[in-house]
Amino acid sequence: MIKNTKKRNEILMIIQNTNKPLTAQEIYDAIFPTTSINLSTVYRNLELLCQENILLKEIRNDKKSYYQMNSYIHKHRVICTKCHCDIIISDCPLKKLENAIEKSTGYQLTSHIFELSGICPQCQSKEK
Amino acid sequence: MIKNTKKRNEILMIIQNTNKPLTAQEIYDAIFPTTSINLSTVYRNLELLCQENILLKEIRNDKKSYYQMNSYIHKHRVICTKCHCDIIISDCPLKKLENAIEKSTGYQLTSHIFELSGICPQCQSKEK
DNA sequence: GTATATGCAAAATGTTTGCGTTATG
DNA sequence: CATAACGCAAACATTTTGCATATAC
Repeated sequence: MIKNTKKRNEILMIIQNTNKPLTAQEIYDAIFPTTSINLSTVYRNLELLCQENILLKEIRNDKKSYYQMNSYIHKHRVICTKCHCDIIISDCPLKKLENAIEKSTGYQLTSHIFELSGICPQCQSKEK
Repeated sequence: MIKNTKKRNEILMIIQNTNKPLTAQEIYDAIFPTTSINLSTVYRNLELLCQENILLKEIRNDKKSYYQMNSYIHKHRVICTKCHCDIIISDCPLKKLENAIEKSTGYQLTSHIFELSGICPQCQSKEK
């Protein structure tokens, strides 16, 4: 049974009020000045909230896990393989696909990870 | 300038002849009995081949990096959040999406990561 | 002959865990 | 008062790095 604790609420609050996925460390740093908290606590809560499908976790190439709300509206990124800049695709374009995949696999989908890599316009022009 | 070495070729060969993404350790284990090689060498080559867009790297929830050929034909997985079983979606359904995203972002897309989570049919029936 | 690749051992990093204590329902 | 959450320190696992040597072009 999941209990209602101040620190858990703080973690959720930070994530809800930030419009991009955050790492455990970033969440810790945001909370710590106000409320004393331990990194392990952050990790344990993030893990739990993912299991409950409240949060969505993606592991990026920097080997860090990024957490965001698992809401209907969420974002994906396109990352440049040259300069590592990124831009956000604001509407997740996968809803239709997911319906088809649910039918073909029988899985009841709860979340997904989708991330694109490519070469950004600036790096494309530099190449010429 | 990238040189043509026996060990690099071995690594590529293993990946090409395996129809699922592999970890550095798995590649090492596949090569070692035949050819002496060091894990660092495997990692360094995998990194290089990803930069060249020859390989595609995805980091999964077990915190390991999995490598596969970055070919037109590649696969994605649906993973069960309860029992962790998975199934493969054999055709990548994102081609049309990518064209649209290239137009809207200006990025020249080279690869992507796409992974779905949900509840598998077996676990769905257990829940009732 | 010079730049790249390799092996080895050690370090780095993000994350997890054991355990004693504290707080919640 | 039983179960869940927390803090702390130590452990873990994968990946990276420094440096000396070997290999490719």
